[in-house]
Amino acid sequence: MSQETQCRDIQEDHKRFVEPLGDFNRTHTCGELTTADLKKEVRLCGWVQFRRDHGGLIFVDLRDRAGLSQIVFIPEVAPEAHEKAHILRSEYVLALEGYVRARPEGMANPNMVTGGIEVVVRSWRLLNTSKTPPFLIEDRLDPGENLRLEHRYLDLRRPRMNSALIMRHKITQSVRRYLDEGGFIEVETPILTKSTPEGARDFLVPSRVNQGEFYALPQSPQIFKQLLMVAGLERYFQIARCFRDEDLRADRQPEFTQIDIEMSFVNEDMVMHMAEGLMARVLRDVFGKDLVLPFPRMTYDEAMRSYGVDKPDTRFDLRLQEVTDIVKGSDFRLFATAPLVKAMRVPGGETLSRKEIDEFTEYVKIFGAQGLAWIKIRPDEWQSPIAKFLSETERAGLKEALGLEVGDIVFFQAGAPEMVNAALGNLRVRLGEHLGLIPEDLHNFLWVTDFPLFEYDQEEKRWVACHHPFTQAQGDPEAMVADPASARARAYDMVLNGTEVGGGSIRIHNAAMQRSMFAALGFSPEEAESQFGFLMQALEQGAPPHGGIAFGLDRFVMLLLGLGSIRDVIAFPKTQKAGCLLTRAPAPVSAKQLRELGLALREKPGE
RNA sequence: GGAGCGGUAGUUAAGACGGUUAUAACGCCGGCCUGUCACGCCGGAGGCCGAGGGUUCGAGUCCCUUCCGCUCCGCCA
Repeated sequence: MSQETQCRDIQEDHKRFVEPLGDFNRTHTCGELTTADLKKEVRLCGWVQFRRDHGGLIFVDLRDRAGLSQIVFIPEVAPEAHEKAHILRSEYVLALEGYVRARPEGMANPNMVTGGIEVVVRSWRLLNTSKTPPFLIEDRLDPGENLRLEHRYLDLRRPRMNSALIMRHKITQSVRRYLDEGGFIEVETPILTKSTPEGARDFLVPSRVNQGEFYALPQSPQIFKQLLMVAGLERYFQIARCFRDEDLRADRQPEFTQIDIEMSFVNEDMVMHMAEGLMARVLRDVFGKDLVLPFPRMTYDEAMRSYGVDKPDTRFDLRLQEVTDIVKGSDFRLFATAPLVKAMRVPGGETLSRKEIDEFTEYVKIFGAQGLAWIKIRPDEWQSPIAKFLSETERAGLKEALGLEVGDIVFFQAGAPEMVNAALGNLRVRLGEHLGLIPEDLHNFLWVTDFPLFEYDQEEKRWVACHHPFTQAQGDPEAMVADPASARARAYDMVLNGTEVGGGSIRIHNAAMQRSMFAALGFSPEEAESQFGFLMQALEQGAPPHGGIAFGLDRFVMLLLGLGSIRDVIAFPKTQKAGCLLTRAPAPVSAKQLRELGLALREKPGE
């Protein structure tokens, strides 16, 4: 007889004990009982976490959302209840009546919140049986993620996952309270909307009524929230689902949630002030922490110069420094010819082993680096594969510029600026983690400002908007067209511990300016009109100056809970191949459905 | 589109050098047990080693193909 058969027989057999809930009304949660509740008559509901059947006494840890309570079946107290309790198995659901008493001398469990008490069962009823779960409902074990996602309802039953969703709820409610009190109006915008040419790939939904035409799911409510400003709402927010059909990452899902905010009659400082207040409110409401306001600000240029990335982790103090000029005459050809050479001094890094350095070298290759040059500053010598190429002048120059001291290691990267910054900037974070330089439990908020307005798209051979095409340029709009490379945007990102958690901008509220923006992006007037005519018409109807910001809620919650994957704060996430292992979405549809939509598949799946 | 890691009992893992009957822990089933708390003790069941093909006297182990999960690059205004 197979195990499965055995289990099924047992649980099938136990089903005859199942009773209806009836008018049973629970009085307490399993997590809340303490010695303050002694002698109380209580009614509890929950799931069997552990069963310890001594033949005589039977102990069960009963679990509900709030926690665990030990319940005990005692033959002398309730013979019937005790006799029946032998059938209890993991994850059976039950309801019980009993009384709270202190555990006998020396039997308290200091590891449990409710460890001082136990509930003596007078009577109980089995509400449902459970097949043996595919994995134990426990925090300290971690089954494979595919298994967890296939049985997500069981995975979420684990206290850690359960509480992540509860924390997410608390954060969301705190956000809602803050914004409501600040006069923001929550408005829902369409999920079925129009595809836009800029930005990420759209999810498309075919229209049955208008065959051959498609809705797009929104990448963000951007245009609608601007239209709400034109509509005179003045202050809007939405906890908005957004969709982007791009490849996934640990912190990226095809559908995700933004805290989307827009305000009229504001400048950058006003939006940032509001956003800082929001963060402070959430941290205080949910974590009892006070933030120092305002947050520090850093320009994009400074971030790229000193940290190599546009979302610097300033919890630790390693910095990149350009040394191009110092080594431009070097015998080391790579240094002499590279358009950019940057160095990162790591105090005390001289102790890094060859093996560790090799691992870092492999790491930077991910970002296109050919290798990783390094110098260990020893008392007697500079130990380095490239030491022999460095002249006395170059050594002196590096020593002075970088402030080198004995015990340091310096890493170098030379080549195209994007590669140099990406390689060293990411290596910087890796080193920070590796060397334990990052303080824990710190909420290090930072604004990054003065982003470029455009960046050049090599593939499309045109300028594209860094933020989005509705962002105002700083200063003279004419200059934006004349010199796109140096135009700056009225845009700002909020960074938390080296991760972008939000970004926004002051928008264009002038139709002519919006037209010239589209022109700068290479749209013909006709294209601009057909794609965004409705927006420009709206801007011509008394659009107020406005701006806003949007926060990635999932990522934000993940960071605040100290988790490494966005999937752990989303109830039913997708896998890296954008599938749902629970429902098996996406899935083929019937020929009839396709016919109704006027669609035909170019190839049959699987052929 | 690309790089890397992984898939062995219900679960988590060991086995990787090609060579007896594929290990362990937990879980599961049966028995015993009145103070356990990840209870304990005794006994037992449980495997197409992700799938397909190949090399070989012989494949969990080597080769090819493929599926699935994860991390990353590209991508993500």
